[in-house]
Amino acid sequence: MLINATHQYRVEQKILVAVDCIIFGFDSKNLKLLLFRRKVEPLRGSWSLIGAFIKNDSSVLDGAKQILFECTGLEDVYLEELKTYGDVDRDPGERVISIAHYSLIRINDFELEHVEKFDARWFNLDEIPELILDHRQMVEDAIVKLKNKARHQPIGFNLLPEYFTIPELQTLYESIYQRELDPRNFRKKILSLDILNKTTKKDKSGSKKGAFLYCFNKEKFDTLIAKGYNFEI
Amino acid sequence: MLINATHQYRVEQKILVAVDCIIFGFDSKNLKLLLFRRKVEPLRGSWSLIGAFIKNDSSVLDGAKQILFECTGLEDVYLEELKTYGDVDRDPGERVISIAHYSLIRINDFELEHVEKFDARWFNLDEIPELILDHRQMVEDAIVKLKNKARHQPIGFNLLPEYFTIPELQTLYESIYQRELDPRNFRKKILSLDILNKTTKKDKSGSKKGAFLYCFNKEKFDTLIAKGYNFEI
DNA sequence: ACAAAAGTGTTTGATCTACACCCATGG
DNA sequence: CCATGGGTGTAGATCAAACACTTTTGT
Repeated sequence: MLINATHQYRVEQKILVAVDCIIFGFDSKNLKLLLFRRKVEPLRGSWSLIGAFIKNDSSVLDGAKQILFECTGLEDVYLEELKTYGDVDRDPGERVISIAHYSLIRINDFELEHVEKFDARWFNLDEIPELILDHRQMVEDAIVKLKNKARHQPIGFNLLPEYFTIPELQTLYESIYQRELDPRNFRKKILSLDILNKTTKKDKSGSKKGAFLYCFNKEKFDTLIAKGYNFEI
Repeated sequence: MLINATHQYRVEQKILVAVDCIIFGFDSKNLKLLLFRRKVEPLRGSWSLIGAFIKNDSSVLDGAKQILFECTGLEDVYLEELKTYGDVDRDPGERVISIAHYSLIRINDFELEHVEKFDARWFNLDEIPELILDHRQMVEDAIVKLKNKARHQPIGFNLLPEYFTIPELQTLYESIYQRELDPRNFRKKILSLDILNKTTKKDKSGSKKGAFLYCFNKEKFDTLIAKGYNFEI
């Protein structure tokens, strides 16, 4: 049935709509995924992405933001739509269309109390347990999207603390791309983009010599994008 | 409210879900967009994308395929999800979440009877009229996505007839990228990918000399992708 | 014979890759 | 004083961009 007129809408079928969130974090060693245990039947105890139904008075994006806030305590985090999962039988309970979103958060900002409250855990990408419904597919799709996105936009910074070292940034990109990068070439490339501010401070947690801390310079980056620069690492 | 158990679903709110289709075509000169006039009130006569509500017994993707078939007579065309438009007030009639899809079709396959039946018309991208709701935004988002996608995957072939010339292919890419390409470099690049089969036939409609017809070799392309090649034109 | 589009190669500069050593420091 | 990770430069290969003329044929 085509959309023709407002007064016809009433004869159409309404459907449950949910969002599910693929939440990535980075602990300065590995890229990680935040998973939650279902607390109730059915499938109680199974690992799953966090999700919520969309209410009539909430936009899809706000619904995703809200569930993210509820389960991590974080606002204003990187959040982007991934894909809609709309098969009729994807949820054995009832027909539910899920609009998956993925999010990149600074793992240290994440409040531990939420881990307790929601029975959540960070998993390395190569240790992801069995997930309910089509959540495993969502995760795989999100990883592919993250890899591609990271090549063209500096989203990596959303996963790092405000101040970070070049070796940390490199480790992050290595765990996203799943391959090793040459430290000299990586440093050269990232610095040539001129979107980092070097500080005079050093982080000595990783080595005795210590590595200079940098922060992301959003202004410079925005000018770069405005000029049509196709960022690629 | 979190998704916790099947038996809780019933208390959740159901919502109207629609798909809207951004249909691109190419007439060997210009990239075009297929738009439809609403036949009924309200907004009767306004230009709009074609859309349909998702039924309870149809997947989102099948819903999109079906409306595309109904309005173009075409099956098995390139169809990909674009983005969800989920603002609460985006439709003045009632709350509707729309999952926009975009499609690339061979304009010559398109049956003219459908143009009549649906009061449809092809528009050049720089002549798009005012559209209902957030359809203009959908179109803009689709154009951006098409541009990016075309850089990395050979989707252009979906817009061309089975047999096409190199200059035609170049014109297509020029109208997607909105900039001119060097004919020598373009030919060199596209042929170096080795995904085209040259025929012995010529198309003389574009010139007196005539240009050789090629067709897309999907097998070679698939091997290329399997090897992890990052196609880029 | 000429107009109009198809087709062809080379040179130059930019970018990516590979690669090896010294530096600073805490223990 | 030495083990550990941080930091630097260069040469060769590869790729992208710029660029001009010849070919074919319908009119």
